[in-house]
Amino acid sequence: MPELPEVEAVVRKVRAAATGAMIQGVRVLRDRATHPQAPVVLAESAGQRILSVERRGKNIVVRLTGGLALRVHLRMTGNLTVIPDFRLHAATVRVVFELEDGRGLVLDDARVLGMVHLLTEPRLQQELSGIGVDPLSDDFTASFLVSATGASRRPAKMFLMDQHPIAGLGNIYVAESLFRARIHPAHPVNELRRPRINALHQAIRDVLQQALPDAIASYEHPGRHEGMSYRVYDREGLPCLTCGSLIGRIAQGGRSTYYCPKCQKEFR
DNA sequence: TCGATCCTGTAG
DNA sequence: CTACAGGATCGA
Repeated sequence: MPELPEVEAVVRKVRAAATGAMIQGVRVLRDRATHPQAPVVLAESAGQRILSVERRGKNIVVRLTGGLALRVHLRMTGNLTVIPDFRLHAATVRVVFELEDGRGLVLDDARVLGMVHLLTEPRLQQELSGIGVDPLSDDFTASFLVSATGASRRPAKMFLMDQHPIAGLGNIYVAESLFRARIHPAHPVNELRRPRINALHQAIRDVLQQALPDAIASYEHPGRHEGMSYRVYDREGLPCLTCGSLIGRIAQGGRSTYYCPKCQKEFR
């Protein structure tokens, strides 16, 4: 589920539900979910109160009293939610923070690729130091993109997937952004000229901003809602919504990239 | 910079 | 059964 809009939706929901809550105890049901940290480390969060919930790229930071913080990453299938009764949780829940009022803050993750760590403030800063600019922040400008791409010959898709320069994009929204900017996913970023950079910058903002309300809605009303549909992502073999050509799929870094072979030429 | 790897679930 | 999945890290 989680790219920037989905993580933002999770953060807003957990923030509203759990800020101020007291953690009474912790249960790690699957050790892998705290790896490489020992599960017992999380026990130190017992007796602490939740001060705030924030997003840094695709990371979730839950600040606690006592100078501590939880760093949560959802990876592919994770979800962080507050449930009414910490004793009644889904089978795929990996970590349970038992709240004083009986509710539970839980990491639910079928694939167990997600993780939660308990860190001191300095350690947290250290771990998040490499995280790039948030594409919805004011710091994300076309000029920033120019300097960030710099002399890198990396394919556009790879550059956008890398969380160091820009933090929060993933496989879906990278595909959507490149499609809107009409940039071929394999095109080296250092060859993009200012008009393409401008288009890419705008495309990223548009794609994320349009996805956010949908993400919030689907977390607000779980259950009935058809899956989101995209302009290119997961549309291999279907007609391009712009030109009618068949959407193609290539592999980059072991992941699928969807694109329109006609709209997204080797563009400068 | 690429490929393997961490896991489990689901679709074909 | 195989292929693939909205992510990231690690070692070669």
